[in-house]
Amino acid sequence: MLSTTKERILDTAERLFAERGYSATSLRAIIAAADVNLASIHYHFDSKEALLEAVFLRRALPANEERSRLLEACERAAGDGPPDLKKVIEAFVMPAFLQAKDPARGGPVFRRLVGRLYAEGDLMPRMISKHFIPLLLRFASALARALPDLPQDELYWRIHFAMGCVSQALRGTSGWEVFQGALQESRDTELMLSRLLNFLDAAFRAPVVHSQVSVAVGEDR
Amino acid sequence: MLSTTKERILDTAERLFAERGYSATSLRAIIAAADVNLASIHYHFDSKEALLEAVFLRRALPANEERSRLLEACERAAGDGPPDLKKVIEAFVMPAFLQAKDPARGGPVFRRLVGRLYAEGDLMPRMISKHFIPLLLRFASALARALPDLPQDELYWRIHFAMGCVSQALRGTSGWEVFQGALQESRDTELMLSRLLNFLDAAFRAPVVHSQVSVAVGEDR
DNA sequence: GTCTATAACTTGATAGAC
DNA sequence: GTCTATCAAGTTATAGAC
Repeated sequence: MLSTTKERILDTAERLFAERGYSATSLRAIIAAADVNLASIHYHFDSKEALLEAVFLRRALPANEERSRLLEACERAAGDGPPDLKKVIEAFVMPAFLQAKDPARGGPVFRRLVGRLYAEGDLMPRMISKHFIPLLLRFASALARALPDLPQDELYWRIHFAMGCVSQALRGTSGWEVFQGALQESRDTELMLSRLLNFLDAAFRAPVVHSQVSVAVGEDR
Repeated sequence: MLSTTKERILDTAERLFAERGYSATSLRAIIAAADVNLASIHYHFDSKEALLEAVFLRRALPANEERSRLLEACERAAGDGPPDLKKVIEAFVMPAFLQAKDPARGGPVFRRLVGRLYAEGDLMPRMISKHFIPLLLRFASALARALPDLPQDELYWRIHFAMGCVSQALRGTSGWEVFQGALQESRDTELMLSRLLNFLDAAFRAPVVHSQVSVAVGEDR
């Protein structure tokens, strides 16, 4: 056994949290899968919630540093002009997918965890507000410069929608077997990323026209 | 007390599942908030999971019927030609938001529940495959006709991404207080819907160009 | 239909020996 | 650092009186 107890706990917790969610994963399920003692979890990480935070930060902090570096490169390349929209989006999205291709950084497991945490409890928002929001604001600012004609509230809504796309892309295609072989996430990470960037680039550039919503679905039901 | 026990259980479970998630919500939390007896849950709904299904189907079935009707109206209006893309998207998205504005149909609560269930466990996928997939395939077919030049696998990926947007929009903006007042979901449901439709319309129409992903982030780390 | 009582089990956490 | 043993509380579910 090459890995330490602490690492085995982190790896196993990451996997199970990603597969089943935080609440649905008991510490006992983790110790069974990791083949460690129950008390060792409380020794290395005080509580279940602290374990989740450790699991999360282990991957998220390096990824955010990478995002930060890529964003700086975008801005340097643009000089005084507005940065390139697609490059900015890419700087945000890429690290998660690069990570997903690298077994040493959790492979596709962590990616799914993030997608899941997004919708579960308020755990994610709390961690986000500590480690994620400053970076997000920097990206928002870069996007605003890349799209100088877009009103601010419209931009913020689009960022909100876009985060949903990214989260969905991260979560993966499990449960979408409807579309048979068409969605193959195992191979072709680059192609998927390229599709996502196209999709978001066009979406952010959408004209701002607020026609009346047209439906007359009427009545009640 | 105007509502029946059964209805009170459904309403309360809907709210708590939406707020805390399925796993994190105990039956005892529900009975306490609904002021009913624990056994009554098992009398009216056999199990916790069956309760979730009842909560879900109560709103989802009518919404899906509405989607179906709206889609038919799109197709009738188009005659033999391709249906209007934005109208098709609207037919899919609208019912959830109309529902969210109508207290009698759960108001914004159910909307949030759907957004959340998406990422939690495999509960949603299982229910989807029973009640949602046939409808989804009909929409996919309508989208394919609205975008005749789009390759099928590209279309499926875009649907996948778009579901993420919709899910995020449904989930609401809680946790996004970063953007201060700019995202106000309480009022202006129509405006938000209009923004979402613009966003998705442009995204679905994005040109299909698969440039090499440009980054050279290199090395390892 | 609604209640009490309780069975049968799982949960996160801790004390204390080694 | 790692273990066993155990606590106190919480969990879903059910039996049976009314």
